[in-house]
Amino acid sequence: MRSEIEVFRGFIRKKGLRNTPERETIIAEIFATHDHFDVDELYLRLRAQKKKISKPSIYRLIPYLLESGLIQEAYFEDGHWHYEHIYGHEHHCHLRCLKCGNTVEFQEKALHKLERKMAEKYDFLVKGHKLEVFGYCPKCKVHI
Amino acid sequence: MRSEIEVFRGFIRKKGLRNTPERETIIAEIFATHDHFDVDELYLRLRAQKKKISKPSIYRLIPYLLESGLIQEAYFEDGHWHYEHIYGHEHHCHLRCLKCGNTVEFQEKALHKLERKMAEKYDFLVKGHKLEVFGYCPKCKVHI
DNA sequence: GTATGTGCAAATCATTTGCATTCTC
DNA sequence: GAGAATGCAAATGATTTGCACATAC
Repeated sequence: MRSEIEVFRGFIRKKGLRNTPERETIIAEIFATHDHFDVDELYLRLRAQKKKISKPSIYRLIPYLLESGLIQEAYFEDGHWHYEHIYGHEHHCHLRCLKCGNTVEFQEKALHKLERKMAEKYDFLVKGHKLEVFGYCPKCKVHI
Repeated sequence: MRSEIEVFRGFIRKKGLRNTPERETIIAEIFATHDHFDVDELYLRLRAQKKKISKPSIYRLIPYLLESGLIQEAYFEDGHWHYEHIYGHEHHCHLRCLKCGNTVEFQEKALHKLERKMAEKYDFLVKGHKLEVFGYCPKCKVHI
């Protein structure tokens, strides 16, 4: 299996764009942990390592990362998107508490079947899905 | 089945808040169509009917509408949330094209089973879900 | 009467953009 | 060397907030 950087290089080449050390640094940092990330947090993580990369560079890279299938939007919260990397990692869905915001991740194989069904029924080339189940967690459901 | 306004009145009373004609006007307009809506579009619809309601009043109402279960977030696009009303209407999921943004709505009963499964497994009081399947539509998939 | 809700204008905050400079291919 | 990408500072646009006034309970 190719590394994330190799996938990105292939994508960039195919699109006739240019790769840069900044982009490779950002991608390396995204894949350095298994967690979700958002732009600001990623920016601070880079700064903490004295890697001076501007926020616009991150913002400008994200559409390419989405398009190349390395990451996807996970959920929109607190006024900004939270992303997850999907290349080389199992995609997961989210169960979230409407009150405290606490999030549980879970796997759901049934959705692959649904993806295939949708692909056939609507003639789409399906690339993925985003599922959020919401409600109240054990602690919060007592107080509503 | 109680009307949306009645549900909202009950919610407001229970929370010790106050109802106003502005709020009832907004709710009536939301439920006047079966379509999704966003704040700006709703605001313009109200203006077109000479109903002078400010945007902050809409923004301030939305958390209550979410909490009372009258509406839910459908998807975040073009820099803002799009909502759907769920009280008295069948919830639906979305199949969206990553290229042209075209969206197809579909029903999926299997997700109710999943909701029950999550409720039991994680001891959540599940209130709903949001599912987006994405990929490329028949027209766009030819050109990627 | 109290304190919640409203409209307005100003503030906030994530994201985008213009531009001069640097760098990739 | 052409045209992409970068960083900075400024602009944008959705949303939120402060405040004076109105109004629901």
